[in-house]
Amino acid sequence: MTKRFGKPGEGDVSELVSSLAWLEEDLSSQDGERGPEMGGRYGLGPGGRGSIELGSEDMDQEEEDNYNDDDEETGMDGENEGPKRRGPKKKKMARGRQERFKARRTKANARERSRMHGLNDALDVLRKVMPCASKTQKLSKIETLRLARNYIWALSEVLESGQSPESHGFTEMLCKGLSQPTSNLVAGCLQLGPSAPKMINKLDDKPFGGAPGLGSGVAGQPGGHHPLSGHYPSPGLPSPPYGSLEASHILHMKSFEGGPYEQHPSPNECSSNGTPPYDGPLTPPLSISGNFALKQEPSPHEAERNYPSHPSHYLSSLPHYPPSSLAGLPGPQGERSIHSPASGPPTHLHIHRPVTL
DNA sequence: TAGGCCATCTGGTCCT
DNA sequence: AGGACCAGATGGCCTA
Repeated sequence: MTKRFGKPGEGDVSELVSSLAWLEEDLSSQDGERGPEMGGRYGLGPGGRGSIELGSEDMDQEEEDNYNDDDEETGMDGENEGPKRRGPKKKKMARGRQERFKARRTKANARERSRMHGLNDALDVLRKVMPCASKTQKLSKIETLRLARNYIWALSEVLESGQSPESHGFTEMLCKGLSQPTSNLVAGCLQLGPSAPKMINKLDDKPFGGAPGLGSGVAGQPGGHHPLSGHYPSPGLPSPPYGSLEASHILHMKSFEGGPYEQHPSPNECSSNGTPPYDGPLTPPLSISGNFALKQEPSPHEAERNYPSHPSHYLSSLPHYPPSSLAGLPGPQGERSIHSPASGPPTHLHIHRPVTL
């Protein structure tokens, strides 16, 4: 049995109340023992870590005053034995204070949950604007961040040097430092020719950020499969866990070829492969002011608004700056070699002109 | 079954 | 005092 909060962060107070009610009910039904489903969630946390151990809500009120007594010294308490606690003895907590602490802790937990949900929502938004947004299999957090970093880097290259988003260099930049499955995903989203696998393998030379290398599996990609069929893996590939792909994002990048920041139709129309149109939460307007940044973090509910789903959409309204005006962007660690994708993405990307996309 | 990823709890620290 | 942020710990779920 797995218990989860329905939608934490939605109704803070009511959630808190229901959570507490659930906790009480569950604890009483388990006779003070942590059920296996408690696990780390809503559980009482690792016992004996903190200096104040109040997580034990199953503690009898009558025992509160004896809390922290003998069994602490021996470290043995029957079935609840744990590592012997070191350090100074904890101070007893008055009952009132303990209850206040408990309430505060519960509130803090709810806030923390909410905060993490906000963070995850932001990551979801980020996933949606990645060139390989997949409806069936979402990128992990770390891969999302890596891909986002690479994407920003690659887009800056497009803006700066007019490099085609279909070029190998663009793909290299996107795949730099990504895990094997994510690289496969990216490669599948991009229209790679038969030579692409080799090219990707070369990226294994200098993976940055401690990410796993890119090499081994991709090389098995047979040339016959067109990645834009919308489904990976192709026969012979190590099977990435990704299913149907949404290649529309990268297709939109083609609008660069038809002219600078050419207006294109809705991103959802670009799946020429029968892939269902992207219907996820849409993205709020982006603003470039020193970096790429979301103007405003949408609340979970705001995610339902009708934002265009891809940055390239905003590029259509971007004032046209000749690529040369972006020359001199700093490289990685402040001195990026702009035309050397293998050197890795910049750690600091400065776009000095404030541009509203 | 191991490993990756994730959600949650928790206590510490900093800030208002 | 209380909130935000952070990192460590823990256990569940899933996949190879």
